[in-house]
Amino acid sequence: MPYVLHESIGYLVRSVTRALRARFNRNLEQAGLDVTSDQWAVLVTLQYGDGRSQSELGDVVMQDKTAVTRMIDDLERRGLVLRVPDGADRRRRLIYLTAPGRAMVQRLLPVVDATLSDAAEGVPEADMQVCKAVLRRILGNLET
Amino acid sequence: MPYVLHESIGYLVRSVTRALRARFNRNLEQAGLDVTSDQWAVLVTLQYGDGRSQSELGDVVMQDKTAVTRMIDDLERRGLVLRVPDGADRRRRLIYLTAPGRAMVQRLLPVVDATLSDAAEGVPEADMQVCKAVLRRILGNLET
DNA sequence: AAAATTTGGTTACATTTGAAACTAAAATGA
DNA sequence: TCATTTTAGTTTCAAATGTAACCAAATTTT
Repeated sequence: MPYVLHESIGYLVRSVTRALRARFNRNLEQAGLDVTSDQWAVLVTLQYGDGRSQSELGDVVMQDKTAVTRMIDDLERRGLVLRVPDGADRRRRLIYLTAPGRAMVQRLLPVVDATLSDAAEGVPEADMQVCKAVLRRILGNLET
Repeated sequence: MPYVLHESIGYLVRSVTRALRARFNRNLEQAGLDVTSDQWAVLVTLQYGDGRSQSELGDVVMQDKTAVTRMIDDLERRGLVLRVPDGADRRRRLIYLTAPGRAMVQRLLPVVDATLSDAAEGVPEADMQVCKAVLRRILGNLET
């Protein structure tokens, strides 16, 4: 069968990624929250476990170290996170959420929820699970 | 239930998009083909139907008009496509594949196939169909 | 039919991004 | 223990990207 661009899984995941980010940004803006979707990922990760180093954060949110440095610079300037030198390893700087940072996460969560439920509307839960399983499998296949 | 970043559909599609592109670029490089994945999308679209305007191409490959201009500049410089002024509407420039352009598409197709089958290895066809249907639905939900 | 608006495409400029160089500290190893 | 290599993070510089201004041609409005 012939290759058709817009039916390929590559095209689909790319389109969904864009559309989802666009909608998320729109929702963030409407809520008056000035945070990028990458920064969001950092904040929510921190909420789950404070005191990680920048490189650990980079692994979780799939950003290289320069990008992490810049995001943390920005978040720190705005008082949402704190860089604390690691006593044990003086190269490392551990990142903590501040109280305003935690408050920000709380305000972000409903926006995320809204975005995801917009996206998933009318999709049976079982189908969504299959979809996620397939995507995880693809990810596993590709990582080497 | 708590929100877990790396289990969300947003995180998954984003990861897959990256991983897929990385693998595709690697495969292209190994095959000695100097084309970006965006250019690939343009070329394959043209093969399906020559003589489209740049803005039509942009719609299909999800790029804005400046990006299209730049890609076509590059592809034209390398002799893979041709810009032909539209007689009927003198603002428009219709893009055609050259013979080398067509040959390039033929060399690209196996690389695309290989990448996609790497990715889909071990995924039952039925599951893949469900996954694609879910992604299309999400896309529909988000476009407004 | 002239004026105003829209559309297709390009160019110029600013911002973002990424790669490589760099610093400081830790780990390895002779 | 001193030299070498690796790791964490930052900075710098070049390339890619997006935004806005722009031109020319077409379309719409009055």
